[in-house]
Amino acid sequence: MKTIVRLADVARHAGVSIPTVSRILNGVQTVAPELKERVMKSVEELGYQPNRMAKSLREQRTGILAHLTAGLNANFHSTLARGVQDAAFDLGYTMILGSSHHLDVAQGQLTYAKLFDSYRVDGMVVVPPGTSDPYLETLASRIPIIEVDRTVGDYSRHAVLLNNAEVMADAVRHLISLGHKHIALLYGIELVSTEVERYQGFLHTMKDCGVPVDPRLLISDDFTEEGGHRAFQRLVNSNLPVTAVVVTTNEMLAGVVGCARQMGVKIPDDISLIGMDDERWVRMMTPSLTVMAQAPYEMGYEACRLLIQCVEGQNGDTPWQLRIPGKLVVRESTAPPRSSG
Amino acid sequence: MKTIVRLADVARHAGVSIPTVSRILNGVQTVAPELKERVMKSVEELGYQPNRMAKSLREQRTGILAHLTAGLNANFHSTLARGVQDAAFDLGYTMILGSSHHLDVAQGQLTYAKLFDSYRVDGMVVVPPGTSDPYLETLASRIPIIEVDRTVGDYSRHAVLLNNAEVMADAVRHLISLGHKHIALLYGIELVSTEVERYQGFLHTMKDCGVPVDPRLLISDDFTEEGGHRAFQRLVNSNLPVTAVVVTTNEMLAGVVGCARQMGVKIPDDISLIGMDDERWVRMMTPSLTVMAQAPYEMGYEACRLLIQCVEGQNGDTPWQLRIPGKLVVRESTAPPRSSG
DNA sequence: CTGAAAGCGCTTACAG
DNA sequence: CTGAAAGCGCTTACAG
Repeated sequence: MKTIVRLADVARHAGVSIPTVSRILNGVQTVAPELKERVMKSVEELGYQPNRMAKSLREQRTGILAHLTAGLNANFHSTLARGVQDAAFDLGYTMILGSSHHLDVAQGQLTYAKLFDSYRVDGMVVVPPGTSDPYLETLASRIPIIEVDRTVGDYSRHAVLLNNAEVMADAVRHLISLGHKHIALLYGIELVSTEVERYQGFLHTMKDCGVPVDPRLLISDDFTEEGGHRAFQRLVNSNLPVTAVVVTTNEMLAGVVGCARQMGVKIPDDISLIGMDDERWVRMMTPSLTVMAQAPYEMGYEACRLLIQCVEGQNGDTPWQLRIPGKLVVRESTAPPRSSG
Repeated sequence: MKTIVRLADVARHAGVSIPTVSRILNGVQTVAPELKERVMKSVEELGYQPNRMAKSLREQRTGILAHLTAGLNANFHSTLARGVQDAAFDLGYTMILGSSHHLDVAQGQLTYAKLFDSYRVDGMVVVPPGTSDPYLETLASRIPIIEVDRTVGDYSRHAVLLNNAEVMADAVRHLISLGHKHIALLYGIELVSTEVERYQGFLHTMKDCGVPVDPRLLISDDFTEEGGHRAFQRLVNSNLPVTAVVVTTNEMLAGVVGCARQMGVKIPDDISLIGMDDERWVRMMTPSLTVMAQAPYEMGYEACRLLIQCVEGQNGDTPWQLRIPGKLVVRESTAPPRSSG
């Protein structure tokens, strides 16, 4: 175990005082060139690496940003995390990650928030769980917090979100232009902002296009694969006339596809299908699926970039929301309804 | 912006000295119960959260572990990261994550390693890039480093790896038991330990089973989807007799499937296929694919757990390798060869 | 059992 | 332009 080299070691080696080395390394104040050269050589020779802990303690800022996410298992969230991470790196920060793996996501996030707060992170990008949290609200009065993907309560005044209404409108219009009139919506049962916005976007666009909505075709269940399975099963068993289905989440989408296969429902022959998130399985499947593609990497990157602006004192005060556009990717799972073909 | 509460504030509020509060909070030494109660009440009331930076500086340990990964884009790596993360959390540590997004992965990792070193992390779990790195080698003499997924050079003496030879043997024996004799291997061109072990496992098992290997059926290309596509295309165009293919990576597998569709090669009718990694797309595809399933979460969790043991002074000195077993998951993409059917 | 003092490795006023 | 001193918020010998 080699002992680690400190500022004092460099100073002694170069024959100058500690503050001088510090000033040179941080590029603050003018310093005699010959000293600078001598010091830099010592730094090089000794392989000096400044201690960020000490620096942080003294400067009252750590250069660490926390990212609280709902779970790295979903591709969407891990890609988003990659965006956060890359932005942090590109702008000279370090990211610390918390994804709760316990049953209670909100509880897990709270624990992580406290932990990261004790490290005095400079700011946080958080994918908020279902309910608003008092601790986070207090925290938000001390450090900048940006919400991403969804928003909840009002502890943070800043958020980076998908343009849910718009991409849902594209999906619905696509189906209507194919001739569909009996369109079902399968959505998550929890009242998170994404679901609310997608739900309302659906209704709004249907109305705009003059297509009546049968409320029995609006079916909600858990956010999971099983939830999607159940929802689709209920839809089919209802025997209501339906020629197209829109599903608001990728997890549920997988359940819908599985259920359709199991029940012998042919896509798109019997029912057209539009899902969420452009993941590999969606492209590899037969038929490949038409989806509302989000841009999770960009969402994460932008959220972190804007967080850093807040940390560094810009655009901090007035609340804002940034909407990242989604994109409808048309593939094989949508076609004109059979009756009109 | 509320000002943050320090140990001194708690001490004043409770009418005791700073060290007393510290001792109570850390549960070190015996303290008069009445003082303890008073202090705990003050802690509660003021919402005191210890400053981990200061604590770290003083204690010369940070409680932070770094995880250097090759890229969160691949599902395998993000699941592995989740394992590392959860283990860190469960055992009272915090994880800091570095995944290089630039062209040169090795260079990116180096930058991250230096950055994390400056935060004085207590240890690292790293998925090493292709080549061994001198900086990491030096670092490994100061703090414990565990390699995971693959191993390279010898800067670290500890590694958690898939039992590549065994799972490959299962795959090959499965094909042979179905009656296949002309089996191709499509593998990554870089000489990382995983590829070497899988390649050798393939050859070894074939020999063991007395099935001759045609060296023209051993085809390597890039680790990417495109690489897999090209490799399979070359295989088919060669017109060599071949009834089954084993692919060593998930990315290449996707390319193989795409190419097979494009060229009209039916799976498993024309060719049986075994791939790597049990991901959703592999299950959702038709035909669903037989794969060698890794256990990335467990690999990450174990690597981190063992790292922490090293950090805390146990099992640090003698080198070791932990092999995590894989599992062959048989699905629809493997069947007896047509000639024997 | 409790407190006064020193120190972890830095940075930043303060003198000169 | 450079150095001696103070201090960031903790913990841990050292006295008593």
